[in-house]
Amino acid sequence: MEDEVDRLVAAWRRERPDLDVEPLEVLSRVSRLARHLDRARRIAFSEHNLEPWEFDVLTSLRRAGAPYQLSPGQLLTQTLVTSGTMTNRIDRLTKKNLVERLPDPSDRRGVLVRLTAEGRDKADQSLAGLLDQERAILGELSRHQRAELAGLLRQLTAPFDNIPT
Amino acid sequence: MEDEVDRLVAAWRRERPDLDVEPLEVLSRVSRLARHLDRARRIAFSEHNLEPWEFDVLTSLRRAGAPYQLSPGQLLTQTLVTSGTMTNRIDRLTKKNLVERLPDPSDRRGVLVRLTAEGRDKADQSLAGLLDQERAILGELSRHQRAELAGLLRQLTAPFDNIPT
DNA sequence: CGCGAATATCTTGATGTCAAGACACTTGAA
DNA sequence: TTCAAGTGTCTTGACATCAAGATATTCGCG
Repeated sequence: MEDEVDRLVAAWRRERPDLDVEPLEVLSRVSRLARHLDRARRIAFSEHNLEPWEFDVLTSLRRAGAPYQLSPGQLLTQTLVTSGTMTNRIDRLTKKNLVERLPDPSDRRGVLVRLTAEGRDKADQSLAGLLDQERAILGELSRHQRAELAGLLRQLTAPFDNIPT
Repeated sequence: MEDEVDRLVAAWRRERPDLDVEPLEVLSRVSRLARHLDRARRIAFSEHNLEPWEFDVLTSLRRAGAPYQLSPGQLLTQTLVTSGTMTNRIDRLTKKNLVERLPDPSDRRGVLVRLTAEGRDKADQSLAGLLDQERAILGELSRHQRAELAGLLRQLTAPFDNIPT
């Protein structure tokens, strides 16, 4: 089946036959799919009164395992936002009693962000919901195709994740 | 090579061995890669005094071919933003003399957005730069792998693009 | 030990985005 | 022909994000 990127690439080949637009076949699809996923997640989470950015922070902490705490800096590398954004997110989650700030005992510049019991529940509940939604989206693909896709994407993400800016 | 999603999936398997988190292998990589691409594009475009959102709108119009005009509604489906956002974008691009608004002669509710000569130049220049950057990012992959990846991604995007919400 | 560079977090100000709804025009069915 | 429903665009208000820089603390070299 054709998608919007097929139309986009065809249009460029007509308008700019001098350019090689093949890279768009991959990377425009990645960007567009991410936006579709964002929308779908926003709608799904809104039923549980949760914003996607809240999910990202809460589940990062949940994954860390007991006692469910990370520094703001560690949260930055997991969520790919700037430090100002993370400060703001922690402020808002603190107001909602989903996380709390603790001084880092080993570095007085630092802070630790810890999940509250309520925050942990919210993380656990919403993860199951997200996985259901994602399984539906991936339904088209066979197990083998999903593995293939994951492997190819890993090759693209690994440089970003390992040679940090 | 390992990436951040490998670590994320391993953490979930440790913390929530009862859940099947395999969907994350694909879709978390898509979301994270899109964020990395956004950052890289923002940096690359800033050298030409161009924001990613400006690029998206200008190139959508450029692709349409002479006379380089589309309705705001058509631009919505190409850029995946809401109508309020598009109104705001068109306002700002108009102020910069990159596009202009014309009344739609066949529907008095409607408007056509047309690229100015300056806007067209900007679109053409920035596209070449983006393609160079994307080629570098894809450099790791063989031609065959890129085609494989594009095909798998198309299967995921096609439902979103063809069964619109 | 002492000091300059590095690190961790927060603050500030500008800006872009979204959701919801208002408004104007068009369409189609009776 | 008429009007109710549909469509296309814009307005509004709240809010999340970013870049740049401030502040406090730690680290490492001499």
